[in-house]
Amino acid sequence: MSVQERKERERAARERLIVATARELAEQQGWDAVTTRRLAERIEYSQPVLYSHFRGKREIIGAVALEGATEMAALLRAATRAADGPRARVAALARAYLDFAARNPAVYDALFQLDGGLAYAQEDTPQPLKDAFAALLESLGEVAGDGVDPGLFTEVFWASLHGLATLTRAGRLLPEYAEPRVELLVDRLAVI
Amino acid sequence: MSVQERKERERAARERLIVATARELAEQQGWDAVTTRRLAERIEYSQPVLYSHFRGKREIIGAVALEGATEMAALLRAATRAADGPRARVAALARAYLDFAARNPAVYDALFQLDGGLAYAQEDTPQPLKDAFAALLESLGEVAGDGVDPGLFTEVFWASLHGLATLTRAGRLLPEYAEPRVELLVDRLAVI
DNA sequence: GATTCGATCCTAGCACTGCTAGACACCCGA
DNA sequence: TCGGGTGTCTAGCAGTGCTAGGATCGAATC
Repeated sequence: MSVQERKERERAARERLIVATARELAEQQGWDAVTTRRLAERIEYSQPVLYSHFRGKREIIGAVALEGATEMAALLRAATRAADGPRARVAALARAYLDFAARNPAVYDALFQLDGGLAYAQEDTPQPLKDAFAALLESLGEVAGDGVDPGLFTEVFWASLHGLATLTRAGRLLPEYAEPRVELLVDRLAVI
Repeated sequence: MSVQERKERERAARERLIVATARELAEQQGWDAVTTRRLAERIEYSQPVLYSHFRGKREIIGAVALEGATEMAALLRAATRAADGPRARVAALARAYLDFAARNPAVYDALFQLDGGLAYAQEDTPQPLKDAFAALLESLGEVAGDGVDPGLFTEVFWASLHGLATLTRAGRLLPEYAEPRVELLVDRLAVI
């Protein structure tokens, strides 16, 4: 038994190595540079090994996305915990979200831009994704306003953040407006 | 002279054919299906012909994007013209924008999701792009509110629309909330 | 401790991608 | 009618994701 357990441990370790390496490579040189050959070379195994862990490149992206979702949820909760009052919590949430997107562009892409083969807003949505949305809902629900569904409000606020995150990174918005944009969004959308 | 003019006319026609075919193919089967081989086959020329018109695939995407920007600007202006009052104009604008994104997903991708090699929010930004932003600015500027820069407000409102458009199409938002999301966004962001 | 057998991994290759060099053919102007 | 130049195509390069098949290594058995 012990031998098999060791093998399973090693296998799990290698799987983590693949995901971590893919993420690192993507952050360094973009997802286009994450080819199966380069990835295999970096983990010092041959290509087919990747396919014994994942169905294909898409599933590797999905794995990075799930890892990112867990991190993001934790960061959002930490940011809101450190803030006092609904207004401050929402502002902290917004900044933490945009900060995460800016610091981890490849992970953000894996989550929301690329096809990682994950289901969203459905029954079979993976737990980390549900939890990340829950982290948003926790702080945003309290400022949705009377008669407005918290889920609906969260979707709208999230979409706005997502738009800001992606358009900012694509260089489609003026850099000097970054902070006022957040202020405006929070002031207008949230009902304090 | 006449011969050369005819040749230039034919060349221009073929260029339009390339862009139209690329767009059609992208709308039918997604941008992944728009390969240089397939595109060449559809226009009944060989691959290298594409490269006598465009530097590469990226420039073809860019051409589709510019065409889309012009259309979008016209649609947005038509929608706002038909509405009475600032509130109705903004709501019409939002619906027209999301409608365009939903009806022309490939064009929308070319504009805001893919790399078409175009400059944004800069000096050398192509006119159609500047004009599309101007179309947004025209209706949104009047509801920015006192002391709020119209450009800043437009960026935020646009980002929200963009977020809704992309997340909706990626199946990341609940379909049944589509209309209330727009209502909420307009009610909260716009100062009427 | 030798041997068999199965899991594990790698080499090689497929069909495809964007892009390009060089040969060919055709058409215009003389 | 003929030469020259423009325009187009064939063929090929390096790279992509993915996979079939054989080789190798190590664990369990006799």
